[in-house]
Amino acid sequence: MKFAKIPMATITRLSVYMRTLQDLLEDDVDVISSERLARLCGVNPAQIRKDLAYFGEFGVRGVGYRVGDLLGQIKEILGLTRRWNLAMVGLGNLGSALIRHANFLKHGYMFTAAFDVDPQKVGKRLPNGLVINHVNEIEEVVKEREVNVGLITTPASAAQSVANQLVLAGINGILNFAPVQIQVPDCCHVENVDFTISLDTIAYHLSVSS
Amino acid sequence: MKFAKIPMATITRLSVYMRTLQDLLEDDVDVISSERLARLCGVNPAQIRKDLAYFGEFGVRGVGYRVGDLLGQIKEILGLTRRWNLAMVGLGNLGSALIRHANFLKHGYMFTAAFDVDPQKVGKRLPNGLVINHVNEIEEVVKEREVNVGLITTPASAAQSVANQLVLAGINGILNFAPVQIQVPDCCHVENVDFTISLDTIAYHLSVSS
DNA sequence: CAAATTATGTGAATAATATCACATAACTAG
DNA sequence: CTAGTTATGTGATATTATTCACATAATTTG
Repeated sequence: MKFAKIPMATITRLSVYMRTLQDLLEDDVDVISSERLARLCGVNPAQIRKDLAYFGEFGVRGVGYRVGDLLGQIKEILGLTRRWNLAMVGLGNLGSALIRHANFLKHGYMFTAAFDVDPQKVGKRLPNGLVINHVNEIEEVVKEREVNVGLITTPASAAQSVANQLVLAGINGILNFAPVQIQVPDCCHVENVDFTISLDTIAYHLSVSS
Repeated sequence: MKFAKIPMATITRLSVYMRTLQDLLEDDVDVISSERLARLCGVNPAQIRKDLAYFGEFGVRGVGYRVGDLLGQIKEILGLTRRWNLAMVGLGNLGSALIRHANFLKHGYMFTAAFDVDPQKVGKRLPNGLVINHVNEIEEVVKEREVNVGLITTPASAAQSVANQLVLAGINGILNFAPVQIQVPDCCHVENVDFTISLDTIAYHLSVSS
């Protein structure tokens, strides 16, 4: 596929729309207007139409969007009609919790490797059946199991080194939970998940409004 | 304090600057230029200067910024010179992991309450000493312990109801980890942390570039 | 089958955000 | 104490993103 320049924000919203559509589908809603979907997603109705317009015409004028169809189209756009293999690096509290978190599976993501430095952990079997490998086996295991995305849940101090190894292993996508800015070549896309930033934002808002 | 209209994005970046400055301070760096700080934070140098300019003049022309001073100023701006009491609602894998995650404490945040619906969990003591209360005690406990921010790590289906109770208890800030858009009155500020969205974004980037 | 209704798709207008580029101020060295 | 150097602070500019407003197309009703 080839698309025009798509705003980054559009992509994140598509993901939100997708989830809401999934809920609607489960509730047997089969048609929805941009207005109603917008309310559910907390955005402007025109925003939804603009976002979708980057990729084509998916609605029916005077009617709305067929929930199932639109859901399928968005999955297609986001590349979620295939399986993506994930590797978790760092099996502390957070990593272990996330790997158990069922939410990932629902969307075609699958953990196929797990790494840690702790010799106590290496060799142990996780609840999902995965056996933990040592971090210095990243390159080998990632290639063998065709891992597409690496999740970093190590301490901040280890994150950059892990990222380097993932890149070396040919990985092009990293989801970084460590509270540092990691540096990678352009071929690799990094997304950061950082709750301390979100908490700080809340602290700021509470401070200024009181 | 009273500020002009500050871009939302500025606030999140201040949090990033703060963390980097903390690292620099630990490494005994005492002066840093916007250019070097920018490289470390992955932003444009002018961006940093603009962001700071909303709040005053913190640098020395021809020299740069004194790391310790700037760090203090940013903490002041974000409202992080005081303590913020947190309540965790939902003690499944994720909630339990987060509450153990030491990172929060480093920044003046403190868990002072924890809630769950599971009768098996209510009454149990967490590693940090907190005893889990039942969700329907939210209003009472939140007021008593002067909780400022609620963290929601329940399943999506329960998130809205929990949010309602938090708001009712007088809470003005919510950090929502549940993958739904929760609705709250304007007096309450909600930040969402959603890794499935980030993962979807990665999937999209991997799809279009191959 | 025409008129009324509804909700999409989209150009134009607006708003928000980021970057450039340079005048300004501090420091350094001769 | 003057000239040179450096890096801030900021108005002007460019870029990006959001919202408005309406023409357009599908559907329904009389």
